[in-house]
Amino acid sequence: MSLVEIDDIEGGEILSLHQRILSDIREKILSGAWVPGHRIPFEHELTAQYNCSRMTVNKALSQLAKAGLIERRRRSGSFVRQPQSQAAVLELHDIRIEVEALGLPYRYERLERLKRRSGAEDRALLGLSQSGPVLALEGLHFAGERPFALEQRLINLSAVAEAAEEEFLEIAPGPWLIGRVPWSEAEHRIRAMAADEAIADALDIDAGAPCLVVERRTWSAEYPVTHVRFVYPAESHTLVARFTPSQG
Amino acid sequence: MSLVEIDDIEGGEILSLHQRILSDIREKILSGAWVPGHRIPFEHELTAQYNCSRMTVNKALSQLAKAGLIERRRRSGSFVRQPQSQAAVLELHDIRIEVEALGLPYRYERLERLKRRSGAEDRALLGLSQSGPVLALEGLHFAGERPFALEQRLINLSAVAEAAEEEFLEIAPGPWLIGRVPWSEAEHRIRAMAADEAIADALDIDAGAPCLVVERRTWSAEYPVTHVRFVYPAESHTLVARFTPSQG
DNA sequence: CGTCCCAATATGTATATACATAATCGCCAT
DNA sequence: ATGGCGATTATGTATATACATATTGGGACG
Repeated sequence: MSLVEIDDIEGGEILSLHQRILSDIREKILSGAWVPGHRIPFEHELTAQYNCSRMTVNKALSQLAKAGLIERRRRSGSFVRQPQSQAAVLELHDIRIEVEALGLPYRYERLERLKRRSGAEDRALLGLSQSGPVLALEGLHFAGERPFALEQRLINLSAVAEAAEEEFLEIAPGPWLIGRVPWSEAEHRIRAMAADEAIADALDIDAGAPCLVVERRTWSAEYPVTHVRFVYPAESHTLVARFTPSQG
Repeated sequence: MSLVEIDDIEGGEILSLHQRILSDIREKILSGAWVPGHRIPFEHELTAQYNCSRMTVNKALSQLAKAGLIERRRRSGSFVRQPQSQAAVLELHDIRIEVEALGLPYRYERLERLKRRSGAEDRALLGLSQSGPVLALEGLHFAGERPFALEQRLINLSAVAEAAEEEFLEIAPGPWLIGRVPWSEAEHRIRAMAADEAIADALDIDAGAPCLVVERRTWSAEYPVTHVRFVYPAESHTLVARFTPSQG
């Protein structure tokens, strides 16, 4: 097929079909229309949409996968990945210490506690390959009377069986875990997010207000232990990291 | 064809033909066996050599071309390119690298450049105790056609006098500084923020949309060098930090 | 002798097809 | 409920084929 025929009349650039598919999908992802985790159309759907062969679609998707924008899973489809980049070291932060450093009384309050078999989302967050029992916790950290941070946590009960017996009513799971499970590796993800209804309600802020989200995954000798997401109202929190260059 | 059949018996890894062609040629180029300017075998020659179809060879060569290792000329053949001169840069948060890791073309564009004596706010940001000349820069980092990050920077001209002569029209000040000023210490501040009118306009997002803000202050042997603030649209960016505890 | 045009050639893009591989779903027996 | 197993499905890789496009080289012709 001629490239000229592909060019639409409204002043678009001359693009090969392959490039057009590529840039269409990139645009969707970078604009946020397709958020991370979103399943993009199957190859056969794109084949129909662009009226081309599967090979052409496949080439475009393979390229996006290589660039790290999407992740492809057989039998499941292709999914938008979290954008990634490296930053320097951060401290593992303990919220109680942060709050007390502000001279405010600290309090933890459990909102929810649920024991279940891990679903696909749980496994993705924890980095588990097989299904197993997990504990899902949600709680609020208070500084004085004001909510300081919302915590959403998953605990891998295969790695920390004793957690199943704990209620975590007023004891935050973070310190509890640190005392029992030595961690060998951790990963932080930090991003900004608009508060949805549920989060706004819990933190007593307006829906749509900007929040800082810190997610941490922790391993103990190859075993995923826990995944936790802290959501801070933007005004309440700044992460600080200070460092000197390593020999590069 | 099965992948196992391709695997040769002498303990090689299991590679697809496509990957094997790729790594063979890469090896030749990186080892210097094929110097820049050298014409690599025609597709039909590689087709014969690897006993595969032209499509497979073409896919491998296209990939090498996209990676910038070779240059392809119709009717003439494919040639080894001059090594792209990427100095390694340190792991500190280089936006060009982040963008290129996404497989997108990178571009920097200056918005504003202003030389002035530092006011109170400038001194606070830089950590200066006395007034002196500073250079205030604002620019946009693009990923393809889309703004990826807004950069607002102050450079302490007492520490980096040569910066006063530089226009920074298409050269981002970050890499420029790294090449000239050795830094001994840095501090990051990370927070979330709602985009105000000016930021929303520059980044082509809605006012009030959540943004991730990364501020960095850098010192070179006690002298404040620069303060920079990167503003990312929330969807476009997640900071990732992976680490192990310092002492077992 | 120079110019124009055509044939040859190497790459660029796309199709239809085939089979391999991995993951999941649902059925079935326990 | 639970675990195993086969069918189904989406992706991964490769082939043969076709035609488009850019560039070069050589021949026809003024």
